[in-house]
Amino acid sequence: MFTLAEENYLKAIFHLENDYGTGVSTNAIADKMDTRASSATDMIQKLADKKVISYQKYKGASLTKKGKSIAVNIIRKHRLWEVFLVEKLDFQWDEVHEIAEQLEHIKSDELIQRLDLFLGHPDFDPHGDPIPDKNGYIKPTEKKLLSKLEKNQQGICVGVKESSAKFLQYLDTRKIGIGSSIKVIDKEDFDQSMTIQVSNKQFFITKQISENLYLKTI
Amino acid sequence: MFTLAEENYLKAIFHLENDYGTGVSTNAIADKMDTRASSATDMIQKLADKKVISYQKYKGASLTKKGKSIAVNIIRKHRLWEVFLVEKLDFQWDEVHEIAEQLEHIKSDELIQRLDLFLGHPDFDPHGDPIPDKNGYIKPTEKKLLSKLEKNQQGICVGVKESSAKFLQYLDTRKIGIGSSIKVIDKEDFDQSMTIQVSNKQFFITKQISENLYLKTI
DNA sequence: CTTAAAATTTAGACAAGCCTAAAAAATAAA
DNA sequence: TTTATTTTTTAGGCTTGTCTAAATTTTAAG
Repeated sequence: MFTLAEENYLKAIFHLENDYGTGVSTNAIADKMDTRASSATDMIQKLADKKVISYQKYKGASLTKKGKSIAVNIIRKHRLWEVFLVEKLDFQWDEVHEIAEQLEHIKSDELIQRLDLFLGHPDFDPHGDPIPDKNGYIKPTEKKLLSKLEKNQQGICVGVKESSAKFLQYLDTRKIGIGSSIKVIDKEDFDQSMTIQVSNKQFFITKQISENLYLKTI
Repeated sequence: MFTLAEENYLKAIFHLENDYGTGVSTNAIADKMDTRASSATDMIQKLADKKVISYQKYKGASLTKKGKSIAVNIIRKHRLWEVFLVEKLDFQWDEVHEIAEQLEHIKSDELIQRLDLFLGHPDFDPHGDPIPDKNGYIKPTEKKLLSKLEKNQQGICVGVKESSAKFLQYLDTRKIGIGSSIKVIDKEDFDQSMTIQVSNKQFFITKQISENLYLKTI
């Protein structure tokens, strides 16, 4: 069985490997976990002892098959709970992250199986992230950062990369959400800023925004 | 803020005071928490420092107003989650305790408020225990242990005192549940065993059973 | 009312998970 | 390739919540 701290480290390492490729540095982990490098080293060694990561001193860490499966299961739980909070309890999409961070650690396979059924086996969470199935399989989805689109291209918003409450609230004020149709009206070469159109309104957005919105191009 | 362990001790002390009157012994707490008396003493001193129990060495502990309010809130959460598990996820009443033990520690007032609304502000949990309202008020209910009834008296089952899976499953095999009508057909003076009738079937039950079933007499 | 038994507390230790400060290794720069 | 910088690890400590063993207090028995 894994402790709360262990589970959170595994999840962090999973996300880091996903975002930046296999083999994660101690500093990157410490950063993500908002702790010190020495603490991260301690935990890395413990997780290596438990065979859920492979690790060589000074060489970074990667999840083993077992570690990955644990991490994906936590992510599955997190995302299912987020769906529950939004669909059933009427939370807004920017309010659910912290609560799901707690709920994801509830230990009961039966609970998650029933929750999944209750929610109708959803494929995506409220932020557009795919929900792994009970075997840990994550359906690959083709999605593109808005920042990669060129002038006159368009797509449907299918996800957000960053999911802080602040960013999500920014999107709310622009009426951008999962399912919104977005067209690039203009793109500035110099700073990558864009003018986009969302349901017949046009906005100016910075690179920081366009790099955090996923679209399915059409 | 209170740790998991602190919350569990507060809950234990609440239940002990409820069952056996105010002022709980160290041993009783240790017993309930399945730990050693020395560990209980440590925690008791910590809780006293935090002003959630009043305590004098060798004299036992009682919840303060603040401590009671924290304990009742945890119990409220526990019981609401049990309703959710049974009503929404179709768990059986003997399967929900352990899961609710985890869920009761999720920290979010908003969550509980919305869960309560989602469930339709239930008054009782699946074992017939009353759900405290958000101010901690517990509606007093008149209920009697089956063991207190005499021959020919009858009532409706409104709760169970013990709620172990084993006991609940025993009740299931006898088709006894919340709402069942139960009549005392015969009562043995010597060992307090009874013959009871539940929807035109008669059973023989021991004192141990009748002391754990609450009825509302009619 | 004095002694025996039971209950409770204290003392000292340990694991988990964190910290700071210092040492060691790896990487980058000169 | 030698030095400087950055990264990572080690050493030693702290807190929480537990334990055992010993000391103390309370309660019960004679």
